[in-house]
Amino acid sequence: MPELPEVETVCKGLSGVLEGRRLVHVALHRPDLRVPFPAGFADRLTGRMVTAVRRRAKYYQWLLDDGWAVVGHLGMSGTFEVSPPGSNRPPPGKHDHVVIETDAGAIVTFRDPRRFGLMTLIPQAELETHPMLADIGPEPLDDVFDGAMLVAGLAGRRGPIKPALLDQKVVAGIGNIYACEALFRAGISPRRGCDSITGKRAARLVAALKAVLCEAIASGGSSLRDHRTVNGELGYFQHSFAVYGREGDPCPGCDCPGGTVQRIVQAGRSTFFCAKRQR
DNA sequence: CACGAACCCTGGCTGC
DNA sequence: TGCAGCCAGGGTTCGT
Repeated sequence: MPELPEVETVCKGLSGVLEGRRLVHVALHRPDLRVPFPAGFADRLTGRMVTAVRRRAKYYQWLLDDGWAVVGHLGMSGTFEVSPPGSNRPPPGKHDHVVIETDAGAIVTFRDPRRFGLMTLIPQAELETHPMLADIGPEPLDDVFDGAMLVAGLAGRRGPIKPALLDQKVVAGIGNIYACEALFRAGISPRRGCDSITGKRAARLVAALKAVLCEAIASGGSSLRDHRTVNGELGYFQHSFAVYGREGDPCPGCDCPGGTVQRIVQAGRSTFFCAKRQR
């Protein structure tokens, strides 16, 4: 379930390995993930230098020195494993689809058992306009993203707020987990109509989104160091969630004794919430 | 246009 | 123990 914080953590980890480095060997172990790799993908990467590693929504972007960018998505189960220079090179596993070696001798492996991920090449000049990225909404951690911007993004919607938060056009990078967690933090029912998310309620939801994302990034960043000393895997981490996956547990909110986390299905997705605390 | 459902895929879990 | 069946979910596509 890589969402914005997990992708951010992956980018931070990869920036230290890739930025300023030249890719000296690239191996593809299959022709496609969710979509085919571009023609000549491995050859086009080989010899290129990565000038910057960035994130937009749930996509990572590696800017290359030839004006192109590797743009990728972790899908459901995508992870990167980093083998530092000089370490034993692990034999590629069944789901190790892309293996890249840098001129420093590091090995970066993209692993994705369910193959919902993708990796492609886009000209840097088209990163804002390419169909894959053009319609994505504001970054939730941008200072300019506030209640008014959320309200604007929800304009015209009549359905419940929770599925709307999963729409990348409304706000970028939110997935099922952090949508649930932010609504819980804000005390807002996932069933509340988008048209009632206004004013202070919208501001509260925005503040909750920023808080849960920032805490997850901080947690991912700290567990990253521990993790890398073990096997260097960059992916997503076990956070302790207040409501996600906790159906039947007592509500962790202190001001609603007797509340229980319940699970409902909205737009085909599980929603976890406390009906007492969230209105 | 907005929204929901099906679909892609495999590992892990449940229940017989 | 083994196996069928279901579930997880991000994004795309299709139908309403």
